[in-house]
Amino acid sequence: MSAPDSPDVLERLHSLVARFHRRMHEAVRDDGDGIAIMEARALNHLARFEGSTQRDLVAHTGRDKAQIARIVKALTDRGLIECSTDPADRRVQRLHPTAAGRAMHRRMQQHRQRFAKDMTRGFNAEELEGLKTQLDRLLANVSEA
Amino acid sequence: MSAPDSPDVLERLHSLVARFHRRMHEAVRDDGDGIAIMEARALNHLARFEGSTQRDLVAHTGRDKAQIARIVKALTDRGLIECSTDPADRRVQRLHPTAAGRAMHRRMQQHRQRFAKDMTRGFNAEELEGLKTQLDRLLANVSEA
DNA sequence: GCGATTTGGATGATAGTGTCAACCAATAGA
DNA sequence: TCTATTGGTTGACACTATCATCCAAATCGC
Repeated sequence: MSAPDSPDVLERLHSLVARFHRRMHEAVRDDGDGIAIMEARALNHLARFEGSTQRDLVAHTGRDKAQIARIVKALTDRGLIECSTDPADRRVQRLHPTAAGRAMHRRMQQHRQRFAKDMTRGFNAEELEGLKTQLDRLLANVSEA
Repeated sequence: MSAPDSPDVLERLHSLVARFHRRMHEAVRDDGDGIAIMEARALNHLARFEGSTQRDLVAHTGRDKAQIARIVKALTDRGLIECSTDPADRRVQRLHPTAAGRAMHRRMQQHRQRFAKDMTRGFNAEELEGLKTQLDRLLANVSEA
């Protein structure tokens, strides 16, 4: 038979991401001013896509809307984001990071990129491209409809 | 300057593992007889390494020993594993899956391998080896001491 | 052997995460 | 207008993670 059934690739992926999570968790704990990890993630998204709504966060992260609502509340309570009701549809709230939120996001982004840089140490541009291509193939194989 | 700072690799890794988690979560929910995901993970380890102790699980998974103790208790309560105190050191408990535990592990393993196989669809053995090599390089870069 | 320390594990407490269900207000559609 | 849908809020609850404390068995130093 063929099918070199490789749980090993999965295992490696898992280990890599686990290390990343651990590192980000430390970063958030030591440098995040008491923020929770999911709050950091949501803030990251909001800094990248200004004016996102809770609905967008739900779609992007795949989390439950109840959880998103609580995270958004926590972030506003901390003064890291601001909600403004969309005049065109007064149900939706457009979310924007505040100056403090942007600063926090920048700090977290640095930790993230430091990890990425550590991880890809010794890879040249070509190798990186190749790796990304392979990962995209894997991703395409497990993307649902 | 060099350093094609690629958060992109990280993003892809993250997406892949997220999909895997989602799939395993479904599998455990639909086919796991009420087991929790961490219980499945622990059972997986115990089925691979018979006679492991809680201490081994802690070392292998990196989780807190309190959590491990609770998971072990849950698994024994479910009748999926059995604890036997090591006669040589009556503090340690050697853990073994029961027949039911082995059966459950086999079912979960199938889900896992199905995902791995889906994911690596279209990869030949050579490509897979290359991919693993690259992933190992990444892993080596972020392994602590 | 005997006290002090270490180790494997158990337990309580608390915070964060994930999910389901019910709910409200604004909107869109028939 | 009456109804269905949608964005968001809230309550409840299970699971995950972490810290601190505790216990008994084992080990170390003497």
